[in-house]
Amino acid sequence: MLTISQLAAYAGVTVRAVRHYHAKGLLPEPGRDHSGYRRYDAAAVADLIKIRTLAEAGVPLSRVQELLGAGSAEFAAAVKDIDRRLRAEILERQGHRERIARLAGGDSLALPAEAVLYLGRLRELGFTDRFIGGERDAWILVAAQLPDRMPLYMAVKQQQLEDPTSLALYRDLAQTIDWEPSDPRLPAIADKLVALLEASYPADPEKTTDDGEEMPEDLAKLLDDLFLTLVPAAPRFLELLKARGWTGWTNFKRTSPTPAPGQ
Amino acid sequence: MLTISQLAAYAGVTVRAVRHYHAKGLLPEPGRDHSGYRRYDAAAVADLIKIRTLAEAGVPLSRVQELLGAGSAEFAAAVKDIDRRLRAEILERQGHRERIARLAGGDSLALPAEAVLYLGRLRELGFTDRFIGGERDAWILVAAQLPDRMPLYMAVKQQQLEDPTSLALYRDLAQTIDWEPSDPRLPAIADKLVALLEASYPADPEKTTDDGEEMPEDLAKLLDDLFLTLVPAAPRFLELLKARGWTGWTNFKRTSPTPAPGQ
DNA sequence: CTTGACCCTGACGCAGCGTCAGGGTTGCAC
DNA sequence: GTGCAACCCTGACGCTGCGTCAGGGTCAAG
Repeated sequence: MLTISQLAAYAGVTVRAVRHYHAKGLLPEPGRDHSGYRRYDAAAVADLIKIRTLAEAGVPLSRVQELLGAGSAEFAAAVKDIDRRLRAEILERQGHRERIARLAGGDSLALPAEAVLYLGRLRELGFTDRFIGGERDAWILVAAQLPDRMPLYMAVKQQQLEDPTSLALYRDLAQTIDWEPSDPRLPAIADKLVALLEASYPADPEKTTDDGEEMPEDLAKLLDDLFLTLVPAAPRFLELLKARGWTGWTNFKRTSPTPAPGQ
Repeated sequence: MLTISQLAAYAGVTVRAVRHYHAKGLLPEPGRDHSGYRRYDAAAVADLIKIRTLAEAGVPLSRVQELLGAGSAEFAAAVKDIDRRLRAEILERQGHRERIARLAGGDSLALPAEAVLYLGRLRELGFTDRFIGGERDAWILVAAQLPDRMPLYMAVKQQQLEDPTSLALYRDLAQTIDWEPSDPRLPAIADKLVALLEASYPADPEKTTDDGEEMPEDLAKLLDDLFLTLVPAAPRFLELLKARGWTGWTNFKRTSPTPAPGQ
C-alpha cells in the first residue's frame, strides 16, 4: 500500500495535485489507515498517470473525467474539440505577439503609424513634450473612434505643418499650454487664429467644402473637453474666439454670419 | 464629464473592467458627483485606451503600469520579455496539440506506440477486455517509470506471444483473472508456469543471462500489488508457486536451489 | 524523548474580469 | 406625481489548477 506522497512520486505529480483531483472527483478517495492517512493500491497509480497524461496534454480537468470513461469515438470527438481550443489559443497568442511588436516605441501606443509619424514631425519641429503629449492623447481618442479616418486627418495635419502661416500659428498655440488664463498675449493669438479661419472657411456655408474633416459631435465634445482639461487658458481662449464670432475648438463654427470686430 | 459606462464605451471595454483597473491601481479613481457616481474627463479615455491596448496585446495587468510610465528603452526591454512569454506559451500549446493528437485512441493513453501494438495483438488473439485492461494498467506503470526500456520489454512480450507453449500458458493465466481463489484448476496452471520457468532460468544463478529484463524492486512490488488487487485468485496462486520453489510475480525468483516436487 | 519527515483539513492567493445580490439615482413617459 | 427602464454603487463569489501557509496529528529513527 502506498502513501499519498509515494503515489504522487510514481505518477510524477505533486501531493497537492493528487488531493486536488480527489476534490474534483477525478480520482476516487481511497481507504484510510488507522490514523486517517490515505492508502493507495497500484491501480490508483495507473489512474493517476492517465489523469496526468490528459492534463499535461492541455485537457481541462473538467473534461478529463468524460475522456477517461469514453470510447474511441467520443474520445476522438473530444480530442478534436480540445485541439480546436488549443489552436484558438495559439492564434490568440500570435496576434498578441504581432501587436506588442508594433508597440516598439512609447509613442506608437494605441496609435497608427501615420500618427506616430506626425508626432515625430512635431518633435523635429521643436514642439515641447507636454504639447506633444496632449496631441498624442487627443489622437488616441480619435484613432479609437474613427480608425479609418486617421490617414485623412494625419494628411491634413501634415499639410498644415508645411504651410508657414499655419505652422507659425501652431507654434503660438503650443505655447499657450503653459500660460495663465489672464496672459495678455492671448488676444493676439486669437486674432491670428480667426484670421486663418476666415480665410479657410468662406462666409457662405453653402460653399464650404465638406471633405469629411468634420468629426462627429460627441467626439468633438470629448476632444474639446480634453483641451479644457489640459490647457489652463483654454476657457478664456474660447471666450476670446466667441467674441470674434467663432465657437468650438475641434470643429470651429461661426456664431453669426457677420463676425464681430476683434477683441 | 463622462459616466463610467460612457468612458467604457469610448475605450471599448466593459464597465466591470474599468472598475477592475481602478481596483488594481492602473487607472486613478476619478472624482465623484453628488450621488457618488464616478465622473471622468477626456484624459481618462486616453489613459484607458492605453491600458486596453497593452492588455489586449497580452501584457499582464501587473506590468501595464510600468509600461505606461516607461521610456522607449525600458519599454522595448519589457516588450521583449513579454514576447518571450508569449512564445513560450505558444510552444506549450503546440506541444499539447501534438500530445493529444497522439492520444487518438483510448489505448494509447499514457502508453508508447509499441505498447499499443502489443495490446492490440492481445486483442487479436482473443484475450478478454478485462485482462487487456489489467495489462494496460500494468504497462502504464512501467512506461511511467522506465520509458526507455519499454521497447525492450515489448519486444520480449511479443516474442512470448509467438511461442506456442508460452502463448498457451498465457491464455491459461488470462482465464484465472475471473476465477475464485479456491478454483481446482489453479494447481495445474501453476505447474505449467513452473515448468516454463525451470526451462528458462538455469538452476545455476551464475549462468542466468541478465539481459536487463529485471525490473527495479519497488516497481516490481508495485506491479505485484496491482496483480494482487485485480486478480482474486492471485494470493492463492503465489502460494502455489511458493510450494513449487518460486516466489514473486513480476520478477520470478527461486526460493531454494533445489525445487520441491509439485503440489 | 526528541527530531524530522509525512499526513490531515481548511483556507487564501493568483489573473482578469463575469455575474449576481441588494440597493440608490436619474431621466423620461404618462 | 409616479412608474419604469437604465445606470450607478459596493461587496462578494466563480472560474482554472494547483501553490502555499496555518495549525495540528503521526511515524520512524536515534
